[in-house]
Amino acid sequence: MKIVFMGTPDFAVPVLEKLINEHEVVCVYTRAPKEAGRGNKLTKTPVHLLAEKNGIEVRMPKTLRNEEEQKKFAALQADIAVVAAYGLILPRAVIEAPKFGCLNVHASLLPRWRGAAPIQRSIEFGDKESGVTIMQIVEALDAGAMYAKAVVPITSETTGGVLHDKLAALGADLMIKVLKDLKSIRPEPQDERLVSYAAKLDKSECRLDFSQTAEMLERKIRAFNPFPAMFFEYGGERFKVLSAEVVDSQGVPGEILTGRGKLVIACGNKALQIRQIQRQGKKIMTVEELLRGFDFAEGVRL
RNA sequence: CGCGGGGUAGAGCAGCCCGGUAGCUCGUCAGGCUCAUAACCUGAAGGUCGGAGGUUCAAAUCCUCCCCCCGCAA
Repeated sequence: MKIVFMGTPDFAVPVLEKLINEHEVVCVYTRAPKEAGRGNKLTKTPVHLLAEKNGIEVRMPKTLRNEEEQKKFAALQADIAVVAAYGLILPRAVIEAPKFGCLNVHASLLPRWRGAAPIQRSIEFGDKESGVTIMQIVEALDAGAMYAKAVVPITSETTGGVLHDKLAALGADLMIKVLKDLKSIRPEPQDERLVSYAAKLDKSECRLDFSQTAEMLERKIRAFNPFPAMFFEYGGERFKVLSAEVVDSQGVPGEILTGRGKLVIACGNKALQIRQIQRQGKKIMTVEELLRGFDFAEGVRL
């Protein structure tokens, strides 16, 4: 099949890889390189780099809302468009241009967690399972009929990063399968009563608020590992917390209960024992490592 | 030229501003104590202080350039 691929971040890379291996990818749409990272260097998107490596034409329109871009898209005469975390809204003219329309891979078990950050939200809110859904793209956000789903359990050790990678790989496999069986699958509409939305991640929710329960904070820490990472401040420095466990100690919320040998901080109920930590400017390390050369004063409130 | 922190023994850090014998916590090794231990005591090994130049009687420390790691902001 002649396929147009539209995607941007790492999550979209495994899908594109599989498509390149098994189908004819005639063109790749992605976001334009942007200033990113230290020095604000122009950085191409992961999808852009992969497409370039394979000699595929890369297009990066600012919007698809004008007729000229829509004509250029239609001129590709694709059988189908595969979309994975592209970052642009597709107008009707684009959705309807390919012979079989547009398929999207979404990192949740729809209709739960439509929207921007399904992976992190599913962990944050204590879901027992997550997964990927292949669906038809329609004009409403993540609301199209579903072709296939694959489920992944969420355990007490599942981090956002791990789940992201699993779902990306799983989504790629599932997309290939759906393309193979496209004509025989009857897509199933989403049950609107079960819809929930995954708000995009915001830096302001990354500061550890120790008045919340230890369980809630532990899930956030796990969901936001490795990115954007929960943190607290101590001595004017920022400490990212990558991993922690709930322990039974009690204290004033935010109080450092133990600062030697291990790091235990009181929460709204119970307490958190920090496992992995990153001092600003330093690498991620275990708390034990950090505490060999750094002291947290017990009794201080964070 | 977006802002900033860092590279010192196997690990984590201090020392740098105000040049003058390389320190701390832990680990390792040996011995001791102990019913025993991640405990305690004694002792030991382990470092071209990221690299290259420069200044100086003398550089981890001051100056220049380079390499590598990370935080913030986007």
